[in-house]
Amino acid sequence: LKNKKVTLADIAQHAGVSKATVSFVLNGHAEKHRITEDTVKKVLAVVEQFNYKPSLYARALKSNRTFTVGLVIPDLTNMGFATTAKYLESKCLAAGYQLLIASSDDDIEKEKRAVAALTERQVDLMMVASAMTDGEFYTALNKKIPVVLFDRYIDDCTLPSVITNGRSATQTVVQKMIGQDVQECYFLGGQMALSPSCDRFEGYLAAVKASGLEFQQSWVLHRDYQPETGYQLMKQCCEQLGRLPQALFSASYSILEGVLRYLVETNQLESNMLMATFDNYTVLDCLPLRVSSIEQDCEAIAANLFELMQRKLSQDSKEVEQRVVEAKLHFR
Amino acid sequence: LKNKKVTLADIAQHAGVSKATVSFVLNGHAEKHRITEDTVKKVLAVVEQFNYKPSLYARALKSNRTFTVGLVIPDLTNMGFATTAKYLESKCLAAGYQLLIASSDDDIEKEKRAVAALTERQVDLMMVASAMTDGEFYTALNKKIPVVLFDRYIDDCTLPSVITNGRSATQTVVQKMIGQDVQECYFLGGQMALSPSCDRFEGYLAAVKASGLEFQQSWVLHRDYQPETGYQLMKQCCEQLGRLPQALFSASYSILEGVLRYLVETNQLESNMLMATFDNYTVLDCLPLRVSSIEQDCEAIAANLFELMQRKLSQDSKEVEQRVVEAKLHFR
DNA sequence: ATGAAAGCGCTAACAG
DNA sequence: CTGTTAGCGCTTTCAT
Repeated sequence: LKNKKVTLADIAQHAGVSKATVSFVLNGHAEKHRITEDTVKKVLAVVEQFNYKPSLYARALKSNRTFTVGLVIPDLTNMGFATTAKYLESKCLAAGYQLLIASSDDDIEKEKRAVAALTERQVDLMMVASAMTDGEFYTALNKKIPVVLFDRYIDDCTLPSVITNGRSATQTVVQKMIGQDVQECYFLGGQMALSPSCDRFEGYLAAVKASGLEFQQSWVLHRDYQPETGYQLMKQCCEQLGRLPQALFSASYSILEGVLRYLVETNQLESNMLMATFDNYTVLDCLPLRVSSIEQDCEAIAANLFELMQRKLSQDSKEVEQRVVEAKLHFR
Repeated sequence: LKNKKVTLADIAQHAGVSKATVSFVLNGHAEKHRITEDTVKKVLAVVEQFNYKPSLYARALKSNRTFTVGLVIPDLTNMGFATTAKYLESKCLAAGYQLLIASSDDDIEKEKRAVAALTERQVDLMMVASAMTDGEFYTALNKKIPVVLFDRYIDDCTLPSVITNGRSATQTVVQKMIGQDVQECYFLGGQMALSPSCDRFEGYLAAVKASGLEFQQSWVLHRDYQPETGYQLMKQCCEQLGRLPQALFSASYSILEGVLRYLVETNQLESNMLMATFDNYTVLDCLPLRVSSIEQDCEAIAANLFELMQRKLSQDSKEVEQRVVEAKLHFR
């Protein structure tokens, strides 16, 4: 570690060649310019010796590529998004990209601000789990830089995307839970404006119908994804029935937490209510009751996002791929 | 959104002034250069009209400031780090900084690679929750760019830092748990090489001694922070005793998960064993047993980190501040 | 009070 | 095969 930063010019001088030659060698254009093997070796040796790292900022200024990608997510403390971010970060690092993460809190204004900040940083590509219900914004953005959506889809939006098969996964799990001898099955959920919520609800509905139950609108309770809401909805459900429901699907782990707290407080944790939830946490293996769960395959989501990203960044392929990742089901 | 990027030169031309003038106005040096109020207004109007955003890359190239800060953490999926990152990100955004997050998995080689990647990106400052036991590396790095350590401290390392009072918090909670009528108290922990582990152990030890118990080495079981390890250690503990321990402190939530699974499997969840753990999760309110917990104040940690960061970035203050953040205790 | 001009470190025509 | 050169968009000194 020297005091002064070594530059391309230093390397060129010490290798006894011109800056262009060094640049070509370093960017893999040696072949194309028929640089002698000797020269290449000499340059690389000097680069090595000085532990030279080209300035990404100078490069970006000239070439308009920053080797930077944006990731906009609702919440970094949500396990699913954190996991996806982690896998992505690791893949990006290996590929020489830096991931710039920004949170939106599922607030459209904050989301726009986050996107603006990342755009100002000239990210080469933007990955977004958006709370928007209209594709216009990102379709426009996509004209300037490639956009890849994930986790949420936006109706009528033809951008590349990666999402989980929330609908069919939910249907499978709920259907299995209902089995034969259940006459009712409640649904506790969050904001229905978000596409994953709809998917989960549709899956639940399909399961209810496929099981031959006569669906009741009163089985569906929803507001947002706060644990406190889960508690309230569960309370409401029980008061409405005068007892626990026979079966219950919770649309997220946070809601389940509220449900559990209600059960603990009313001392009904040992009941034989059937339960299933979206999201999977280790602690579900540590509870006295069995709760089946649906785990998003974040590693696969990250892998798919990364692949789409690579593709968009190398060839400017016009093709729009929309990928669906299978969730992992845990029957308990 | 135009097709071509607008530059300083465009603004200058349209405002009928020179690039320098625009630059001065935009950087708040208008006063210093006695630019007419009229000129300032005219420039700002044009900037507004064209929605001009200066290129951070060009600026960085010239000024060697990237308005970027690095955050190296062990694991983005660890709730504490995710929470800290989230608060930091939000503060940085508001201050015009971009947070670059990198994970180390508590692997020293990966940590070095992460730091190298961020250094190459010319971050203006580096914040690190390091797994290293030697301060040399970061002391050296600090000669090039300011370093702020957090969550972990490194012996004999005089860099600015922010940590939680894990020792005293643990002592308080364990002491309260032990109360009067307990003859033993186990400690289940992870890698003792990490400073938080030591803190927690020391706090536990102090509590045991302060409670007048005769400390037994056999009460201490530790390996790493995997839930599976928690299960194994708990099993070992019970087999060793032939029964559940009277009291137990778990050094992390992940270990607690293992403990809970053991209790569920052996059908002892309803026992009256006393328990406390480091880390606080909502689900602790939803369990049939009472587990006291210690919650890191991630918001305060982030706020302190941000403050130290601001300070280092504005005046190059030589002063080294080491801050301690109080944990929040949850008695259950 | 404002402008001209010299780079920051790199890329990629274009010459030779 | 290799070197020369003209910028990328901005900051800042120095002149006016």
